[in-house]
Amino acid sequence: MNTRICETLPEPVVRRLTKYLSYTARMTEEGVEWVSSADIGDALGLTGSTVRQDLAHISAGGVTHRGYNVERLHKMLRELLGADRGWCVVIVGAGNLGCALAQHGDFDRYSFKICGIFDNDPAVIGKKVGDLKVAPMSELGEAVRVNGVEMGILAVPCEAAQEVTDELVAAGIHGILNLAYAHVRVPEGVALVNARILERLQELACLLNAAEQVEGRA
Amino acid sequence: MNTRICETLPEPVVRRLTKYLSYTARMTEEGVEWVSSADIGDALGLTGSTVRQDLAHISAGGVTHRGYNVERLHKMLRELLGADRGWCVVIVGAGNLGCALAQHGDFDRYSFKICGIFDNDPAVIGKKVGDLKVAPMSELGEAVRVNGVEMGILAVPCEAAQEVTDELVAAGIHGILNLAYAHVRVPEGVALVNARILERLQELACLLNAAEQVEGRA
DNA sequence: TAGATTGTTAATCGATTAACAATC
DNA sequence: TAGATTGTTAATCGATTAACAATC
Repeated sequence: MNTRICETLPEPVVRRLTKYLSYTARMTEEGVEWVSSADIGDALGLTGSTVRQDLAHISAGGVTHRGYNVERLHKMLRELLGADRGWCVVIVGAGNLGCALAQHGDFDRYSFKICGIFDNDPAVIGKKVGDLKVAPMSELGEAVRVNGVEMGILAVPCEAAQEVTDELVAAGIHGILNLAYAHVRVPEGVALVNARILERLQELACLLNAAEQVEGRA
Repeated sequence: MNTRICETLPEPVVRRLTKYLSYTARMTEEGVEWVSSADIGDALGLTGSTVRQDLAHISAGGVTHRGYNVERLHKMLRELLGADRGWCVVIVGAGNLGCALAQHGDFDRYSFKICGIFDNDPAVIGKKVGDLKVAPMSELGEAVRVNGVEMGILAVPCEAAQEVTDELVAAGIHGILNLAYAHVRVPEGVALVNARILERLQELACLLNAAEQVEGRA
């Protein structure tokens, strides 16, 4: 029923829901019981109106005069965003970034379990990364099948991005998080989300370029 | 003149410009001389119309019947997105992620020079990270002043995110790339761009939840 | 109760797409 | 030349914001 909703949720809404999740996590820790749409908006730089519409999308069940129950809202968001069901994830690319993510505690905390890291460079195969050992790409398919892996994180150089994507798809993965500095294509039925740090840094550079120009004129 | 433009560029346009930059980089390598808006759109999953409007924003100077000159376009995008001027960047947080980014070759290639990595944990201060050594937070201000640092990358646990942001601002930084799993506030005049991997992974989880539901019904 | 806050509808705003004259 | 491709204008689409009746 929840997921029925997610299916038709516009992307901007999904993005904000992830922010509501971390907000409600913090409020839960702080022991806050109720928050209003205005509280959430203030904390995250949104209007209360936007927050209410987003939460109406998922039938969050706000209460007139009190707002939203933090615990209940947090639970709904966890369910919707898969933070409570234990996802099995593989990382492809055992470079600096891939290895760092494999050891990053936050994933585990939000129920994304890194259950394998792969590379095709003989120099790194067999290397220990936290509790894992870098495995050769040839073992990807079996690992996915045996562990029921649904997601793959792509952390390879851009030249290899499309090829490795195809291998992930062939291995039976359902969704890919692309960290590589390249646009990759996936077939119908495979989900793709991009998260490229360099691109965001370039965005920042563009903003600063602009800001400097304004100063220059002032 | 270029930057005059950037100042008023809508965010979705800036995001796509970063994609055009990596596309033109690849085409340059491949020795392609001209590309049409349709070529670019096909490669990146956009309509030619969107591409033409974006490029008109920056007066890319397309040529009727031939399209855009790859070399010229690439140069314009490099300028606009700051890939040709040598930015000095500091990283705050010498955990797995911060250290991985400090050693990530792609930044250097696109002229973001990591010129310092900071942390306040005595256990990591002094640790070698590539060519750098982890410095204590107390040295941040001086490093920013001496090196003319404009950007900071925030790679700390979410509890520390706001505090460290304030320290970066106090140190005189102009723009922040936030990798921490928390919403941070910056004062007027400081640019902020978010790049949170965990959030994107949650987005992917939401998509997969939805896809499974569809399958379940089919 | 009165005041506060929701959910929802309508209005606004902005982004994307379509269409096409200009033109090399 | 004819066909291809731009830049730009107009049309569509979607997302955000404002407004307000319902209500605890």
